[in-house]
Amino acid sequence: MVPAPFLWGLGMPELPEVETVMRGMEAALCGSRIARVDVRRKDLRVPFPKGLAKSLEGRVLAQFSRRAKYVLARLDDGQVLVIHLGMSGRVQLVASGEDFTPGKHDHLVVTMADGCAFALNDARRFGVVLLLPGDKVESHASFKTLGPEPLGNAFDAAYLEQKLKGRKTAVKIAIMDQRIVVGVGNIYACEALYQAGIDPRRAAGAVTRAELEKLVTAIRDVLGRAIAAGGSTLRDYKQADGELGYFQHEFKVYGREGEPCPARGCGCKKAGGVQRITQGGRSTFFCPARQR
DNA sequence: AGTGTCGCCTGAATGC
DNA sequence: TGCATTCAGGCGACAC
Repeated sequence: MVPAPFLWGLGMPELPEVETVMRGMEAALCGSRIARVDVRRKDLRVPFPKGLAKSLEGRVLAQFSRRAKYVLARLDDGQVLVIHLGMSGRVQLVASGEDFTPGKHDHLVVTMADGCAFALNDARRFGVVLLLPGDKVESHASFKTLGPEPLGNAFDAAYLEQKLKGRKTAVKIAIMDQRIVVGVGNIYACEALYQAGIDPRRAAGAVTRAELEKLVTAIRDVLGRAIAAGGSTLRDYKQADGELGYFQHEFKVYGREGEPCPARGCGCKKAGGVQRITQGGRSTFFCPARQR
């Protein structure tokens, strides 16, 4: 039994955080029957599905999975509850018998027949909730354009080389493009490019095959280590308050403007440390000495 | 088709 | 102290 209240996703929900949330929900909720659904406002970024509560009540949460940054919960009637956490979304678990009073941003509260519950909390309401027939998920507008999973076999340097060929857009913008590869948000794009030693401003099509090999390895490594950090916290859920996002302590460049990068004796130290620039309206952090 | 910009949203941090 | 401004960013819409 997971103690309550237990809050997942205190960092910005990128792929590792979404994977951790999904695993946590799976562990606590899979196989449970939904007894009651409280839809506490009409929309997040888009309206909640019509008749959401009626469609969910009485159904069993049969199977959990993740696609890109979406949590997918398959119901026993074949429908799929889709949850996207946007920028500020969290999932709070409430154990059976535990008191829970929904707060200001608890927009959806789902209570199980056994008395446990989960709440979707999203202050900025950039999140999305969908309810789709199981055979319509892949063809839905939010899914049909998605590229391969970064941790899957379809994502490799040969694939990336083909997708980036001739592209003038900055390589950092390109790897954040969900049509090219999913799940790489601003933080992990910065970290992966640092690890691969690639300047985020480079034209995507001008990055060499050898560099793309490094980049693919770096993306997989950074995401994998972040998932492991969340997972280890999850396994040790009795500790502290369940706060995730410990991986933030391993950020090498993200949020570290002006600090020297962690590489010993790096030339960036004398040159003002990690630089912050804006690309596509988002902050990019990089080491001007190690990323070329 | 590729590329760039904007708006959604509100809490936290900063500025005056 | 308090009010105003800026910043954070995933994603879709839109313009060129």
